[in-house]
Amino acid sequence: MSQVRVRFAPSPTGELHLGGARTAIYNWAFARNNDGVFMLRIEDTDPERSTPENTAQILRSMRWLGLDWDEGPEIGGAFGPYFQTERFDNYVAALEKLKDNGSVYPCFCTPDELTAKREAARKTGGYSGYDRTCRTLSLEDARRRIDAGEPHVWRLAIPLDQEDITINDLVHGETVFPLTALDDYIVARTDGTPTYNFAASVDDTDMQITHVIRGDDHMSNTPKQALTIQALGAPLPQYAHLPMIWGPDGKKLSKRHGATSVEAYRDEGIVPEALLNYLALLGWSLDGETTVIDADTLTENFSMDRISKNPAIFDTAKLEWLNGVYLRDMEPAEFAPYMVEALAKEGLSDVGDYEQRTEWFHELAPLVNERIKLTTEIVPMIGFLFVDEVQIDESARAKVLDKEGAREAVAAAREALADIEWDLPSIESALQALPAQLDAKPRLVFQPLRVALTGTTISPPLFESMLLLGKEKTLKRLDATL
RNA sequence: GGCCCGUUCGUCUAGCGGUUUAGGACACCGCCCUCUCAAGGCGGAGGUCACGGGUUCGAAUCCCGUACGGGCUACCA
Repeated sequence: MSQVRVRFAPSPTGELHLGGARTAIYNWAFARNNDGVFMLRIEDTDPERSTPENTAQILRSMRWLGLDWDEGPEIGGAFGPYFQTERFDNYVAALEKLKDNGSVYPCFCTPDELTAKREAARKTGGYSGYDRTCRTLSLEDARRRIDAGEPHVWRLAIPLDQEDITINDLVHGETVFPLTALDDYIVARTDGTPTYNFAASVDDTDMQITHVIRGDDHMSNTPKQALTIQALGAPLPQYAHLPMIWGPDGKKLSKRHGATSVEAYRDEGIVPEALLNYLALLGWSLDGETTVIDADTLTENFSMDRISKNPAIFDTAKLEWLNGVYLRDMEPAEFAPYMVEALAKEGLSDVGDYEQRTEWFHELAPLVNERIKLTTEIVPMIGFLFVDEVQIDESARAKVLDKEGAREAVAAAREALADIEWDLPSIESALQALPAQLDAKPRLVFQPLRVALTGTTISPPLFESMLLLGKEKTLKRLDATL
């Protein structure tokens, strides 16, 4: 068995979205599982919509997810170039080959004529592709018209002596396509540029791709490409078509559903391990039980026969739950950079600060990572530690500080804390005595303190928060509310 | 219109003819823990396996049909 070679072939007409990311993940996991080659190929033949910015964004997203490619942009490889716009020589050569062996024919029908024919046929109910007018042209006629400079495209001549073509799809199983329903599709446009189906066929052949793993939406393209590859005299790759990912309403994922790109999720506080995990399990399963899976386990166990056939609805709630799992699982040193980044964005801290009091940050980390699901929740949770004076939230003030007994609790705490050593056991024993002393429920004593110190009703544990805030600021804030 | 694909709790899925009173996870509800919020523990509700026929002693699992959803049907990718 020759080496497995797969490709992820995005079109840089937009950002890397969730569907593309999952396709990339499956290609990558399959390659890694088989000690094969994972290639990245940029399909930028549409000059109108392709941009270098999109390409850069796609590469960035891939790296962020941890999907390293063995051949492709920025690293090269033996089968390059990896941008379709740089592979025109290959398409020309392939077209020449097909001309030589009679698999293609020139077509002089104009776009207007084609549209008219199509509409007429549709009206009477039975359109099934180009009517093959130019296919019957004699070689001499065609030659003469080409030499006369008449504009023409080249079309693939679908075999007429063959009933159908069977694709053994690794996800869907044997799929039979009747050839009568297949179009003599355009391979090269009037201007000589290749169309998508042709370019993809030529590239997959030239790059010796063994498995084409892509979205379901390409299923109908497969027979065309297979016929093209056969005409090229090359062996067919194996095909695996992945079901689509839908939005919450069961419709195609789009802007209407909010975030759809990988980077948008990053910006909303999702961690790469979580997105990789979630996407990997959206359409593939290890055993039906496993919901948390790391990249190594994924690549060690990935197999095509466990890819599901039906489309999946993207569920943000589950992604966020998973994200929380990964966040909670992080060691302080792993989580701290997320804190620093989030705080730095608000101008509350920076890397220098982190380097200066690493231990302090590492004590803080476990207090926050176990109570959030998104990294965007970091600042609201611990921002109070990084400001001189805290802004008391109005509803928290009304709900807690203005309640009966609140002032007394703050005053008692102020007094109890005034002369103690500033360590956790001391703070704890000083404050734990208060409820009994004031004859009040613990929460009625502690919530006012929380609001006074943090400005909100939600925060890391009180005693630890005080310890990390420092004695001076703690007492100052208690005084301020009194 | 033609061709192709899909259909198991709200969602992601397990299930490949009997071990299934259809299992797990998220979400939801209740209780416990508790200085808030989480996390955690325990428990609960939720599926006529799209529908209709067959095949079989026996079907979510195999076959056929129907319905619904989706894709392709461009000198887009």
